[in-house]
Amino acid sequence: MSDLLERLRARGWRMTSQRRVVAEVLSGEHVHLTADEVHARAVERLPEIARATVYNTLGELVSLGEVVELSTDGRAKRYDPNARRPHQHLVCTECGTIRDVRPAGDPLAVLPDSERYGFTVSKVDVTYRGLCPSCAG
Amino acid sequence: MSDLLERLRARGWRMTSQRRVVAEVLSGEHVHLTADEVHARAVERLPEIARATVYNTLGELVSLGEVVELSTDGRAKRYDPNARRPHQHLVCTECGTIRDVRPAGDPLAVLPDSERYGFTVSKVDVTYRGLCPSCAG
DNA sequence: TCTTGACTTGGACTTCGTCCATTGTAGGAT
DNA sequence: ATCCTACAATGGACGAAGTCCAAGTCAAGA
Repeated sequence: MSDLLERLRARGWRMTSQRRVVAEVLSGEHVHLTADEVHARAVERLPEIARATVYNTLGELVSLGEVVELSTDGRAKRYDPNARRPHQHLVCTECGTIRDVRPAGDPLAVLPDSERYGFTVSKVDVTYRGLCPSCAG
Repeated sequence: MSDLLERLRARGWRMTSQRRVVAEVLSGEHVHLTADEVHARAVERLPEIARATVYNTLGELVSLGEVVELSTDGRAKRYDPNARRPHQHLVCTECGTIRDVRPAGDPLAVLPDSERYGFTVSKVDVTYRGLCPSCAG
């Protein structure tokens, strides 16, 4: 994803080999790696990269809106580079596989005012759960 | 919630003072306690109750479908005794306050078949996020 | 009341993540 | 091309949340 690197550079990011490797590992569709998985893959390209650096970089990418953080299972958070287009997630309750899915309509619109308790609602996270084809057998 | 205790007894649960206290602590509307909060409140009534027992009991209540487990923030899981009627959650991004809200229509229905990737979709978790009246100022 | 298997205990352990003092370096300035 | 320095990386200690397990306890049926 060199356009990601371009955008980061344009935002004044200091480009280090560590950040480059993390950004490269986190690319593609339907990618939902944990921080430790990102670290493991980063180490293959840059053996001395520290776990803390991976956590820092992921946190920055999330703050910049370039990566979405998910906690679908109460275990380790996962990082989704497909942050440019809004989407939701479909999770297999058996094996944990995650697919990105596109919402039909604006999911925010379906919450009636009477159910908003005076909140200013700004986003909605939707996670569908079920069995993937392999696990459904 | 004595009807909860009734149902549990009917399912063959051995009724212990620990389980009774956990079930009692977890009662009411808009209750979303962490395991440690449940433990803290349980200790007030039963000083010697162990943390592991609270975790065990919460896990059983979840398996029995009597309590819903939420991980809205990637921090500690929260336990919601309002499991009898399907509902969603509205979370304040500032202070963490959680309200139960009722869906308008069946949220499962809005996922098009073309976006199901062959999954057998059985449930959907929806979390609205925004600022509560106090935090919005 | 006795018995027994289910339940509880508490502390060690695991996982996931954060913190921080030290060391290194990207990239602008000279 | 080299120097500076503020920003970034390192790694190891620390912390929060949760699990595991061997030993002790007790609810409830016989």
